Amino acid sequence: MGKDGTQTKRAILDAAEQLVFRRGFAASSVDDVIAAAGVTKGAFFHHFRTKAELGQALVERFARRDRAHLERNLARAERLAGDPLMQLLLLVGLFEEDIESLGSEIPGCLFACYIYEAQLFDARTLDIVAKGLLAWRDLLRPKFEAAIRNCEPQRPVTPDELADQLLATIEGAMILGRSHRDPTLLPRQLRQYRNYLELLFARWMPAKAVPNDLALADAER
Amino acid sequence: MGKDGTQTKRAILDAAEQLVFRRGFAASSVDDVIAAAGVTKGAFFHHFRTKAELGQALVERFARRDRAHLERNLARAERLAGDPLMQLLLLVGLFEEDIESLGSEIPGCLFACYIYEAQLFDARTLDIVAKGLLAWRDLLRPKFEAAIRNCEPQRPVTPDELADQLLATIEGAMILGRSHRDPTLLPRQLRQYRNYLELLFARWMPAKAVPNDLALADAER
DNA sequence: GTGATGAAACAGACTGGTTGGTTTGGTTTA
DNA sequence: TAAACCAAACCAACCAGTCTGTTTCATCAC
Repeated sequence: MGKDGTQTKRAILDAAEQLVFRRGFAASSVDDVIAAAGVTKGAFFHHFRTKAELGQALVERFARRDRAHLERNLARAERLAGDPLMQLLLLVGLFEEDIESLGSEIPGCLFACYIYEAQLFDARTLDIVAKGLLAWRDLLRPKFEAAIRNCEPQRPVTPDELADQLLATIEGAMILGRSHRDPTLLPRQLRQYRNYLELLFARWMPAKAVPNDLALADAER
Repeated sequence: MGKDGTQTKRAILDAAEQLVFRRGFAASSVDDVIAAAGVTKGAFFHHFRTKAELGQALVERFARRDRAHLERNLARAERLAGDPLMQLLLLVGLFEEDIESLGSEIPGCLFACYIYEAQLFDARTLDIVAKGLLAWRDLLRPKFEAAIRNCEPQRPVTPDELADQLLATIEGAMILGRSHRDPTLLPRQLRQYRNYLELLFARWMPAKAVPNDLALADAER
């Protein structure tokens, strides 16, 4: 066991996150959390003054990881391609890979969980959620701006709309995938989003220059 | 007041639905529900044997209304246009109108609420949720099949994928719209979906035949 | 028309268990 | 010594659900 309590704290956060994904925050009692984490009540309230504080710490950690994941894949895409549009298409492809590598597990989003129980949380916690969702706009905006600048899209669109659409696709497809217990639903919806980007920016290059099938494996080198 | 209990029952269901939209099912106690509905505990447990029974009745009613709403707009679209693809584009446009007419209110989806608290509900209730979400596939499948048959799409797609995409767009955009308190986000995402359908089936007719802007007002006549 | 009857529609006090959270008092480890 | 725990008793508030009535109203004999 960790001497400095970070392991205990992480065990509590991990257990709580899993519980919240499955039954929501309200129905995940402190007793449930400590039982799942294998710690005592004393330990819990040593690390978190209230359950609300756990809720905030939970979504803060999730927001940090979510942003890091997006930044990491964006950096990868930037290394693999020079053109902003190519980078975006690649980014979505990398997401598809990530999700497919999870096997039959369907990822969840703590932001969405909190939105559906919004009244339980204070303004500070909900602000973390909102900022976490807006981070996608902020990080993708320059790319979409460049793509729109480089090639007039077939339909009038804004960068924020396209960024929101990626996030909305993920959120919506996670809900459907969970209900139908179909792990392929989310990556297939991401594929639809990629299709849209390709068709929207179709005039970007002459015919063959945008390959129908993005050769991710090749680009990897 | 109605002598038969239908009014009371509806008041309970209405109040419960609003509460569940705002704070989820677990956090909506029976006491909260009866307070919001303005009825007593006796009345509540006269109409519902348990809270779980309320949960089931709630989602049953929602599924019935959701399906009816989809069927109604689909019938409208069928009356206004003959071609299946046109009908689909029109359907999405009608949804946009519906949502814009709500003003600053952002609609919620009980299906999504339940998915995010899935462990609280029994298999029968979750089955109603799953069937309610699958109804979109069932009702839209013939249209997408016809559209794909009539015009080879620019990318390989299945009817179910396109039906799921509409639903996922709505679900995801409702989450984002709620977080950012932006009632325009959902209709604008529906617009993106419509863009995708238009570009995907672009070869449907020569150039000018698919108007960039669907003249809904004209079609209304 | 009147009054008895029975069933559904409530009203609201009550109960036993659970909730988030506290407290106390100790043990382990850098 | 101080921080990181553990164990368990304890609390007031709240929870779903029960219980014992009371009101309302259609039905039907008279």
